[in-house]
Amino acid sequence: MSDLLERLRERGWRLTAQRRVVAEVLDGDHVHLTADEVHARAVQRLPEISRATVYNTLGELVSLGEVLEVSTDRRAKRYDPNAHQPHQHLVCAQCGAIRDVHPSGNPLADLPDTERFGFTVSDVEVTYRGTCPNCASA
Amino acid sequence: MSDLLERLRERGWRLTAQRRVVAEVLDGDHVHLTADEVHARAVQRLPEISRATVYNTLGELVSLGEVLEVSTDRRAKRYDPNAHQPHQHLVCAQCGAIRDVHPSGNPLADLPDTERFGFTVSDVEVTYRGTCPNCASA
DNA sequence: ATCCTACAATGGACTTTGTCTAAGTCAAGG
DNA sequence: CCTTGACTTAGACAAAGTCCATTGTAGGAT
Repeated sequence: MSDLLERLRERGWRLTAQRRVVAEVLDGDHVHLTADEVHARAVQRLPEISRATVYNTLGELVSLGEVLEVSTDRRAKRYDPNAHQPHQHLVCAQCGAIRDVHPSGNPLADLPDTERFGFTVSDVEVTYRGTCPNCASA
Repeated sequence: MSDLLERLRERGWRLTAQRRVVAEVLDGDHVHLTADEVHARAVQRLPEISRATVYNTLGELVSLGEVLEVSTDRRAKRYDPNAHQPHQHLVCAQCGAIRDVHPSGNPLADLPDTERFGFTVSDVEVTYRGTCPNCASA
């Protein structure tokens, strides 16, 4: 986390209170907040922070490769700070809970050349869907 | 296609001009239109069709399992009429072109029990990203 | 320590995507 | 060919996100 701020400073990022707060809010495991959720939490620490700034900062963090944008949900994009370890997502279809997961094997290798239509394939995104233990017992 | 209309009638669907037009617009291979694109094309055949009807009809087709909703793009949902053959998607990061693809292997099987967090996993959605031949040569 | 200035933040208007509703229309069975 | 409940319509509304002109400030320069 402070590593993150360190790394960003080295890349010429101007360190403002707003950016620090956004970075802090995103810290943790299995964190997948929407922009609005990030904003709501940021406001608790820095009441005057604006929505536009949160969007800008998230966008910058994504461009810098420090945060991933995921669309596990069909509504808002979510922001995943776990950008340095490849992983996929497991989503509860009922409550929307999200966990980072690490499938065995490499799904990229599962796409035969005959199925590539001349594309240069560089990335694959996998979303598992199901029911979480909480929702199953309810 | 006319099979589709047939099947829907059998399920008690009232067959209106609007619904027929939406179904026609969705016909074909590698078709992945957004709701707005479906509306734009539907209007060419039936000028008075409203946006709400297109949304309603697409929603019904999805509920009936005749069309899939996919979010390969981070903006609008896309509608895929190829619902009866399991497949995944390959997307060009530049131009947004989408192809249906059939990876070997079963990605569901690649998620070990230890990575399931007690979830009952029922479905998996895979999106490959890359550059299409057109964009690569440009 | 203070000044400068380019970069960042603000808030409000705007856009896109999608949903809802009240009123009008029509497919299809009787 | 009448009736009726399902379907469609237009437009208001909502949620998520972008844009822009203005104001503020981090951090190097003095």
